[in-house]
Amino acid sequence: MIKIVFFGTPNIAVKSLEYLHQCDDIEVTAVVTQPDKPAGRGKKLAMSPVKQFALANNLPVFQPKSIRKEPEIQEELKKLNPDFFVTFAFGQILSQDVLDIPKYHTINLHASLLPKYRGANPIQRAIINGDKETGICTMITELGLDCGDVCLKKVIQIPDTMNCEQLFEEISELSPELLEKTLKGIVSGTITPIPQCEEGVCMANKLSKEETQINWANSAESIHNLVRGIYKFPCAYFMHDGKIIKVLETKVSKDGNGKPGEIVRVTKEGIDFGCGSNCVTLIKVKPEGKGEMFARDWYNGLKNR
RNA sequence: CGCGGGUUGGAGCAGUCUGGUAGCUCGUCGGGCUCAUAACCCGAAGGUCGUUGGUUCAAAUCCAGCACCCGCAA
Repeated sequence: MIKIVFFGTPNIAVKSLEYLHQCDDIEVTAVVTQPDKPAGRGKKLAMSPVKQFALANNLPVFQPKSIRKEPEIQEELKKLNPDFFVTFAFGQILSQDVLDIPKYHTINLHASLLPKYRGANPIQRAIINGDKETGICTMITELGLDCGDVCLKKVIQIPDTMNCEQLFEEISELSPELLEKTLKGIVSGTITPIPQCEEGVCMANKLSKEETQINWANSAESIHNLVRGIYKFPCAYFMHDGKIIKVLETKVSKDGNGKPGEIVRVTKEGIDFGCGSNCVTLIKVKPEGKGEMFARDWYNGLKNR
């Protein structure tokens, strides 16, 4: 029996927790997640998806504000005598004190092909940059950010119509098995973690507000990549009549061109906007205060066009 | 009680301030033009204006309550 403590917060980690929890030879002895935070309209306290799962399955839950500054919780975790800590989108930096607790290692699952895209937003960054493939890695957590030795990895193809929601979903599906193999492989000694190549290191920084606003001077491809890379959240947008118009779905249209930001034509499919090169067709948008709609419908309702 | 927008034929909107015949851009259906069309022309169907109550001769419009959707911020 392998005893683990699972560290995770958002939705993408839930399937992995669920899978490890139901494995016969793995025991999830506790779950560590971010504290409940005010969220949504009305600022009500919200539990993380991982916490919700843990509660529903009677797993002990710890919610430190900062795990490395709370020795009491570290003591509690030590008492569980874990073989591994497993982290997946936990959202806090661990300290050496914490890393020293488990018998073997702390295993982190990172959603990129390390050393590429270390950091906060590897999934979105891969799409925004127009990568044709990305992947997931399990690694031995060390003090630096996503810099530990890599245990296992799996490559995932990115079709040029895929958005980050679909990629999230795929990663969510593929991660549990990779984690299981990693844990068992380390215990049985069949896995040799490999240090990351120092060349090719790059960071996936958080998205700034400016980055999520569409710059019509960019190429149609790069606008399309931005839109699908941050689909739904935080979502690419542009301003129209002082209102935020979020863009949910686009495609690159090869023929036609126009001044950046100007409407070239409207077809049944959507609205073609001029940009740096080619045209970008807006298919689905979400105006401020409104629901998701076809770009064509939004155009139909505009008074001055 | 964090701030704000919204609910009107199948879709997206205007009309609400200043109460008095249900409007616009589309879609659908029928007809026409055309070699042809997603283009153009003609015509038709389709709405108890989110819900409940109040004011009024008269409410989509004014007042009050309720429900649902969404943007910001976190």
